[in-house]
Amino acid sequence: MNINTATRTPGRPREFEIEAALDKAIVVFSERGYHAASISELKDAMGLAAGSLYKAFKDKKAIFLASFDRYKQVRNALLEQQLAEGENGRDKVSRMLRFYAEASHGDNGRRGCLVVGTAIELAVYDADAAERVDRSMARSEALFDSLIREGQADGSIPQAIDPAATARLLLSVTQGLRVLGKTGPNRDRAFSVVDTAMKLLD
Amino acid sequence: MNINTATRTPGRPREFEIEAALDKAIVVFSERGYHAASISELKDAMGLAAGSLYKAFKDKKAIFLASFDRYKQVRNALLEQQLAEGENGRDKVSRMLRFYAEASHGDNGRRGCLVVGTAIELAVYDADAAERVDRSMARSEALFDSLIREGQADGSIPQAIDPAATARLLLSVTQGLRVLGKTGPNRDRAFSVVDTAMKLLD
DNA sequence: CCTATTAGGGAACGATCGTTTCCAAATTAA
DNA sequence: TTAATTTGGAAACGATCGTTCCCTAATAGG
Repeated sequence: MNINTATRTPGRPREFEIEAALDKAIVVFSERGYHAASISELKDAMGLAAGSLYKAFKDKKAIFLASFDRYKQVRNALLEQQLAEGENGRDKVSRMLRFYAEASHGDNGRRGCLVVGTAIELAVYDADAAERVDRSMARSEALFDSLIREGQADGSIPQAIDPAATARLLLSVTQGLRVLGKTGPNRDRAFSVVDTAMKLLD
Repeated sequence: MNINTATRTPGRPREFEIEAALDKAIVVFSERGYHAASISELKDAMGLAAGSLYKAFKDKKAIFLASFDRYKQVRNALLEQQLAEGENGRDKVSRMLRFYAEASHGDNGRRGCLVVGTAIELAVYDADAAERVDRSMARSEALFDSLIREGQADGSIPQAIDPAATARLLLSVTQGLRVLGKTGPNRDRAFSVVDTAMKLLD
């Protein structure tokens, strides 16, 4: 008998952790892209047999969407952690930009962003992918907008700034950084973009 | 006997124009991406049999690289045309940004940019693709830089602006616009980004 | 205990991939 | 005219793709 009876389902229990497997899949999908990432590569990276993979996920697209959702969850948590340490609105905007710059150089940069990859490779002809990309972009844009307003309320950002328009520009900058990061500019060049973008808030 | 004997090679002459065929391939590669674009789709779009395709190009990658080069050639010519009509440095920077904004909404936006697509899907593990992406990005950055300096020389852009840093930022903005354009924001939102970016030159 | 159910894992499947082969057609050079 | 060469086009190739099947193992419920 099992202590956790209430949450257990009949049948043999799964021997691997879904989220740990998805973390491996995220790496493969990020650096190879959706189409170039084969089931063979995925099962090797995730440490599973093809049969087990298809019992946990309906098909390749389901593996991808689950990876995307996991990626967003992890990245959002890390970002919120960074923002929580911000002193005021302006500092939080700077921290958010630096969060993207940090991810846009070196190995992380070359690995790439799953959101950008999905937008480029999948969103045009897959509605599920497009919806997730749209939601992610809208969320980032809204976050920039609210941080700018917060800065205007606490006096760290001038009232003359247009929050909505500036949020859209900063969103463009972050997505652009992710593209440039794929061919790996060095750290200084990525952060130079952040410094220059912050001048918009003077 | 043929008037053009000097330029003719022995054997049956090619019955289609390479550049016209590449223009069709560009559309397929742009909206599907490299891996999702099958030879079957390409030959249909280009109006060729598989055999003919492989006599004109070594392999799929060669078709892609030729499409990329053709794409860059066409886009560069269009951009230079736009820039030639600019009144001063500042106006030329604005025109360049608007050139990208125009390509980043509606059907053109959804079709996407071959440079961005190559950076995301191919550059990480294909040296030929990476080199072309790097060259394209470096060229755009250098162009922004020179246009800003031109503006500083003709008085349309303040001396306090840092040309190199600002050029890097504007490059990020344009590449970001291309990403956002894949899920199709409307025209006004794309151009709002241009207007806000231009404030960096005040 | 037995039955139902689910997971692990590898073999096998049809489909499609990129590519090559083959033959007829069209051209140049001699 | 003949030989050499190249293209057009369709059929065929092996490889790999995503997916399913099948058998064994492990669990819950009765």
